Amino acid sequence: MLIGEYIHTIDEKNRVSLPAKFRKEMGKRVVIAPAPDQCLFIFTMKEWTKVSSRLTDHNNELSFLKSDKRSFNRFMLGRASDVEVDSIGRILVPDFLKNRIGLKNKAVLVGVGDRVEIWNDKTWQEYKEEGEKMAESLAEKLGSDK
Amino acid sequence: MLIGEYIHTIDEKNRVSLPAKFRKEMGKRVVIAPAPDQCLFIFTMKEWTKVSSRLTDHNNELSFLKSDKRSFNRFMLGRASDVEVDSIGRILVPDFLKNRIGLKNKAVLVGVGDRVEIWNDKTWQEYKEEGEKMAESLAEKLGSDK
DNA sequence: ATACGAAGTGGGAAAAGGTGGGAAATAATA
DNA sequence: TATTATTTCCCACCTTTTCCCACTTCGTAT
Repeated sequence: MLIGEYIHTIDEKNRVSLPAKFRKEMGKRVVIAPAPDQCLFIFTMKEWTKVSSRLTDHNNELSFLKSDKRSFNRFMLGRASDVEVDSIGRILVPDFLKNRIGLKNKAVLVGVGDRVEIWNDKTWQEYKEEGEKMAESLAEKLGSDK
Repeated sequence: MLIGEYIHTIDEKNRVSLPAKFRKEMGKRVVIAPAPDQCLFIFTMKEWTKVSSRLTDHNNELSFLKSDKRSFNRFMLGRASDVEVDSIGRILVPDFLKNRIGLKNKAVLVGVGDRVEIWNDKTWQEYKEEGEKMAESLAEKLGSDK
């Protein structure tokens, strides 16, 4: 399971190290995709298979019939990119994805169970502080919803 | 069952000894996670499995499509950390968790049944004193309304 | 009182992780 | 085709982490 947060540098060649703890689980290839909120998702190939198949034909519906589904899939699938993990555990973040979340210099990699998220360090910091306030009420919720 | 309170030092390498009495029950690996009330939770793997399975995708739904689920998982999983217990019973508290509760020098480890909590010693002291006062009135309350 | 063992603390050496940069290979442009 | 730019691969450095050993303290038993 992918958990924890790590701050790594993204160099001028767009390389970022995956945290060593994540490497075994992530394997040799991953998919990096735009995400809701100001971040990117990194999926393992296995997870990506699951995700993409559910986005395309969930419940045997033809996904292109629903307009919001169409646009979401364009957003998510259309701009996803499968990248190879190099010999020492780094990946290349494509420019258009990097720009989307304003990545430069420091990136935060966050393990969220079955995916990893990449954040701009500043944005993550702000997001966290904001969320800290919410945390208590969220915890209440976890306690109650059985 | 994990009970009792112990004051241990957290050294400049972020190491804290688990109380000897807890070690057998806690095993070789544990998960540290942020918690409400200015403390951290240490879960046994068994307990963590229970917690995390609630959070990740079960019912064939993509967990990241719901915004509150995203934020909750970021906080619960993104800031958790699975750590190995070293050969003499110590664990490493990641910086980002240590900072969150202002840990330095002395940490209090509190057994709370199926998990252990880590507190900053000062905070714990205050919390206890406050709780002492509240306990009486709480008892009153619980006794009367019914 | 002394000896012994268990528990907690600290520090040094070895290993691993992360970063940066240069050379080779590939692609792009004129 | 020649030249330049870009990407990929590999190596080397430095910092951080991990592993191991030793010291100290405290409680217990002889």
